[in-house]
Amino acid sequence: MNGTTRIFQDYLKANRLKLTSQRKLILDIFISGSQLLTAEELFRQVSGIDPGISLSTVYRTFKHLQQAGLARCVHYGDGTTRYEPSDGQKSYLVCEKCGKKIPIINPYLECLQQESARQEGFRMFRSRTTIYGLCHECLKEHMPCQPQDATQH
Amino acid sequence: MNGTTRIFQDYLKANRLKLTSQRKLILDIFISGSQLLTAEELFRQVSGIDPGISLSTVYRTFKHLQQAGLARCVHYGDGTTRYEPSDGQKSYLVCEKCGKKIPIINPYLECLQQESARQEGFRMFRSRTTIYGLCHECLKEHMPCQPQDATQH
DNA sequence: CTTAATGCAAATGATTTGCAAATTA
DNA sequence: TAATTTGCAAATCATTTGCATTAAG
Repeated sequence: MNGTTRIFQDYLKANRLKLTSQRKLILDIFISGSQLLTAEELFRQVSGIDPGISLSTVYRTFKHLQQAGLARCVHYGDGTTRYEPSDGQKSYLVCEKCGKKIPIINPYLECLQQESARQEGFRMFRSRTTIYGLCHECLKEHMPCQPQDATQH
Repeated sequence: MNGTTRIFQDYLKANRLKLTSQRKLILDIFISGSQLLTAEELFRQVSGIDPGISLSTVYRTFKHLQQAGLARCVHYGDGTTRYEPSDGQKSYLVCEKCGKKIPIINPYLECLQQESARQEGFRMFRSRTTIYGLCHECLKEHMPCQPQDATQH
């Protein structure tokens, strides 16, 4: 059992949800696929294996995958919406004075990066964001002047 | 008349489209607003001034604004779609295959970065975002096999 | 057994479109 | 005057939901 599957199972357990055969199948196809799928497309693939599964279930399962942080949906300009596994995005705050490095977690940030990549026809694998500035402590010592904007753009 | 308005007028002229009072009003409200609006929201604002304007016209005008490169629509996880003026910051998309480097523009990204920094007591001076992936062209060549996961995680 | 999940069909809600009337160049 | 745009209402289309039934823990 791979990591993703474990995460999903943990999520289900934590929320008193059940691991049905449908959910298992949808998850498997979702993570094993090499390209981004539309709900319909994934539904068709899933149907090839278990013809009984409904489109509603695909949609419902996707919601859980999203909540578990395993999937995100990406909207395209052509009107389609595709679901993709979420991948490793790392963001850091770096203090220019003391060099402190603080990892930040901001799903919205990740979402927007995805969105930006998508808008350029890009398929994003991972991203690095480094935010340079002054940390709280160094800020106190520095406050008198305002080192702003000079470095921007 | 500001730059945006001029661009829009040029776009209209270039495409033999007409500058109607509705389009003018929608453009004005769109560019003057301080926040991202839903089609509905913008429609409501516009209606406050010219109650005759229809929602269809708002949608149709948006398409033109997008084509003119003045607006882009951003889909949110909450299901709303908001239209935002395209201007502002630069981060980069980097294609891992061909090395292409594309500057991306997403004011929201910057906004969120500011926000993240603030939450940690950080004062943000500048940021560098690099999004790694495959560009549209390389994506096509790669599709047959699955370039996935290797770089993932 | 108890609770949650499923499939189906019907409902929703955002966006689009056909068309006759109105407006722009 | 010719061509485009508008508003309206109806049509789409992806996604969601209600409900009776089935399956998981």
